[in-house]
Order: sequence, then structure tokens, then C-alpha cells
Amino acid sequence: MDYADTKCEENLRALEDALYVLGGKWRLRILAAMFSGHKRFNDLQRTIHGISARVLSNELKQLELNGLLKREVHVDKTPVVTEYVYTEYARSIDNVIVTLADWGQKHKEKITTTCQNH
Amino acid sequence: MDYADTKCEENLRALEDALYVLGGKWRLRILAAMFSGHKRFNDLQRTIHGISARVLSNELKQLELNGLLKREVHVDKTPVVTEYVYTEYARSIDNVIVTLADWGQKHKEKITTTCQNH
DNA sequence: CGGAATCCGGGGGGATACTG
DNA sequence: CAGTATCCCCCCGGATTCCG
Repeated sequence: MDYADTKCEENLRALEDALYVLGGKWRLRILAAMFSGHKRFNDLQRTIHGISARVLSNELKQLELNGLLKREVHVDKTPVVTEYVYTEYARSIDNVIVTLADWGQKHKEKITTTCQNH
Repeated sequence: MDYADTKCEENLRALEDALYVLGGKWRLRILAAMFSGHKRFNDLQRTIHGISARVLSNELKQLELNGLLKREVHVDKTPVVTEYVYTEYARSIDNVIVTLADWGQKHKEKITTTCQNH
């Protein structure tokens, strides 16, 4: 195994590490919704089409365990307000989402023009 | 709905478009393996730990339908050799994978140092 | 080697109802 | 609103077998 192979293996492992945290159907969508300003449970559920309350609840717990968001209960307000806010660390995922969204944008354009051309 | 909201909605939709093609458990892993030089069916299955033959087969078909790879059967060789090669268009995904792998790398470092600190 | 076909089991997740 | 609990169905995908 030469240097190039080693480098590739490292990349594959790094990709695994990322997907372990960000993979799955909902993780990135939830983070993207939060980056878009949505913070409350029902608000998130309404924004992320198709997700059920139970799944959203579980995913939020996982994201919290991974240090990507923090659950904040404001008892001082009436009625009590629960907010999910992303951590400073979660901002490092911005790049990932933007890169992915950019690709999606370009891909959609490509599909559209391809369909027009025949 | 003001400009910022519209922009956010666009980003969410673009993310959906990307995840429609690249989402799921295996898509990015398969593409990453291909970028690493793996081209043949059993080679890919060996590289991508945990994937079964049927799932790999199905995923490859989907990736081909989306124009990300091409199935090439070289009848001129003996025995016949089947290769899966990514298209020129698939190179646009390089960014996504690199960004994700970078984040995974950083994340692993963070986890490691965090564990050492307490 | 590169797959397709069939069988089959578990568990992920939807629906609904309920609670604080 | 912000979830939890229970039920239960469906289908994803593993294992196995077979084929060119």
C-alpha cells in the first residue's frame, strides 16, 4: 500500500466519521432548519416535511448528545418556552450544508436543461 | 415572508434536491470508494464495509440513472470485465465528499481531545 | 466474477391517544 | 405546546441459492 492508498483510506474513514454523526435521513435537514431560524419543536416539525414527532424527538436527542445543539427551557416565560439552539460548534457544519445545497442547486439546473434539450 | 425567509426556503429546497440524489446510507460511500479508484463490483463490496450485494446492485443502478456513473462491460477481455466508472459530472460531487470528510476529520480530533481533558 | 430471484425476520417508524 | 407511550404494519435488507 503506497502513500496514495493510505490517503484514500484516511478519507474513507473520515467520511465514515462524518456520516456517523450527520448521516441518516433527518440530521442535516434538522440542522438546516435550525440554521434557518427555526427553534421550537412544533415549528421544526412543520418546517421539516414528513418527520413525525417521535422521530424528531429522538433525532434532537442524538444531536444534543453529539454536542450540536442545546435544549433550553425558559421557565421564566409564561407559558414556558422550549427552544433548541445550535451550539457554536454546530456552525462548523454550515460548510457541509452550503456545499450540499449548492450542488443540489446546480443539479436541478442540469436536470431542467437536460430535459429541455430533447 | 421577507427576502431572508425566501432565501432560506430556497436553501432548504436545494438541500432536498441534493439529498434526494446523494442521501441514503450508501450513496456517498459508494462514490467515495469509486473516487478512490475502485471500479469492479466485488471490489466495491469489499471496500464498502457492511453493504450486501443486492443493495450495492440497486444503489449502482440509481446512481447510473442519475448520471453519476456508467456501467462498462468490456466484452473484448477474457474473462469479461465489468467496470463502474464515474462520469465527468460526478466529479462535481468531489467537493461535497471532501467537505464532509474534512468535517469528519475535525470532529474526530475534537472528540479525542475532549475525552482527554476530563 | 457479477449479479438476479426468492424467502423471510426485525425493527424503524407512522398513527393515534394521552399527559403535563 | 412539547413531547411520551403503545400498538402494529410494512418494507428494508440479510442470507441463501442459482445462473451466465
